[in-house]
Amino acid sequence: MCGRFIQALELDDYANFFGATVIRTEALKPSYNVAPTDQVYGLVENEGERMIGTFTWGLIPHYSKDRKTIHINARVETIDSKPAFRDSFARRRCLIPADGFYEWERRPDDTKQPYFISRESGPMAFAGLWTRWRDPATDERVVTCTVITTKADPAIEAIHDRMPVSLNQDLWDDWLDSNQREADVALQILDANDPARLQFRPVPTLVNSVRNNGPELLASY
DNA sequence: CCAGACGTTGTT
DNA sequence: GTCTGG
DNA sequence: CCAGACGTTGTT
DNA sequence: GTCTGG
Repeated sequence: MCGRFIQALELDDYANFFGATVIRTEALKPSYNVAPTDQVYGLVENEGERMIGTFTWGLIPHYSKDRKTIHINARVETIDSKPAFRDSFARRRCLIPADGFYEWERRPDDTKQPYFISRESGPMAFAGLWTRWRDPATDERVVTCTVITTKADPAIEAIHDRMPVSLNQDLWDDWLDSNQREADVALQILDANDPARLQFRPVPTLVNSVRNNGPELLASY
């Protein structure tokens, strides 16, 4: 991971499931094929209120001079020290709802088989970071996010060696808590996460192209 | 001091 | 091969 | 993440 | 913006 995932529920469904009391976005089109640079829902906390908003997937560091430098993933192993992420890790954490994600297995013959990976029931909450960026050329403001990755769970490591961090519900409050503004606290929260059991199944290579986007991407063979 | 990097994935 | 676009 | 482009001049 | 390398 994590270069493709699903956000196909309605805004209200995500808001309810993740306990957002404030909705600060228009509804996005449900997507079975969320790709980097797409708009995605994310949850943050502000003054004790949990809100759901919209972010551009692909974090542009605040110091970046152009919008080409985007970071779709951040490795959990180094997230507290990398200049692109450490400030966001301490103070701008978010949750990114996902109904599941895709991974491509590289076969010995160099072909690629896509899989859909999900929890056994319900959506998952990717651990994410966000930041604001101002385009020096146009003064446009963009709010971007990235998905934190970790070593793959044994259940799926035959497919792929990395996967997104998905946080269990008991840690959502702590992860989003804007009073916790220390990297070591954030690391402790991630350490405490007990990963959910995952299931996977092969899906059609239709998913390879972002032009395809619908339930047919999940068809089984 | 200034210049240049600042990231991940996978592949070789 | 490498970059851009989605 | 994968797919698709990767270019210019001039003309419609 | 901030850190590292030279």
